[in-house]
Amino acid sequence: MSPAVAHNLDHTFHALADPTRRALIVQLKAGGRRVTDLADAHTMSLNAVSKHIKVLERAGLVERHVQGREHRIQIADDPLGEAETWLTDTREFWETRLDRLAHMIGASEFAAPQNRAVREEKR
Amino acid sequence: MSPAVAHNLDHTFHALADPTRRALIVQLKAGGRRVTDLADAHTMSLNAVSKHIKVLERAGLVERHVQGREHRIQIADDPLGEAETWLTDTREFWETRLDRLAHMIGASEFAAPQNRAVREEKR
DNA sequence: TCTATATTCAACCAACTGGTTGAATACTAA
DNA sequence: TTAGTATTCAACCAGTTGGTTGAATATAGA
Repeated sequence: MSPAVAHNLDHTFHALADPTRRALIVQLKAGGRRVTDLADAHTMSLNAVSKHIKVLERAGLVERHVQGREHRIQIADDPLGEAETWLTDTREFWETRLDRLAHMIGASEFAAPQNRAVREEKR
Repeated sequence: MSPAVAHNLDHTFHALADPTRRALIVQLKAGGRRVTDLADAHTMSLNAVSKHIKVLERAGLVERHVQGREHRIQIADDPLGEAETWLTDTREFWETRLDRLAHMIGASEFAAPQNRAVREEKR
């Protein structure tokens, strides 16, 4: 594996290892959002959310489209890009595990509990 | 999602975000290994590898069986355990992405480049 | 027993993370 | 032009990470 792709894997898994960032991805599943909109669902500062978005961006999981002063964030079209061409000799082994992860990630209560509580309050 | 499972996801993705730990998993794919055996393939100290194994263990990705003074490490039988039962409302969305990750993770050159070079030297 | 082996524990360190606040930049609209 | 909005940048901070070294613990074998 090229260093570039190993790097990419580091970034991808690191990005997914934080509950706020996973919650952001779930928010974005419903469509593109501005940074401010995304931040409204969280207790932390706008700046903190802005940083989390940058981590997702670095991992290639989301894309940013700047329209005037607004930055519209959306799930990346092709989040893993060129990496798809790599060899697959342990593929079956991992597929079962990642398939289970897919279930977990897809859960409606995927967001961190404290964030869900906050959203309830804000309604 | 219960806090316990969110926690588990944090641990799982965090564990996978390090190239040394991914390399350890690839080593273990061929069968259980002692801590010392695993460490031989890496340039870092035995202690450092021991710490990485603990991170994988915490994530439930590997299991440890102590036989006398030797600790045999192996891929966990059921690495994601109870988490499988969670809802799946974004499942299709993520499956395509995780399927691509499965390809990447399965690559023969999965290990960090510097570690591969070291293994070559040691032969 | 004594010595070597297998492993962890503990303390330390530099770098990184995830958060904060305040200021800067850039755009929109009155 | 002016005021307000959207966002990033920069500095800071406490906690974590990933590595080190040295000591402790436990087992195996002569």
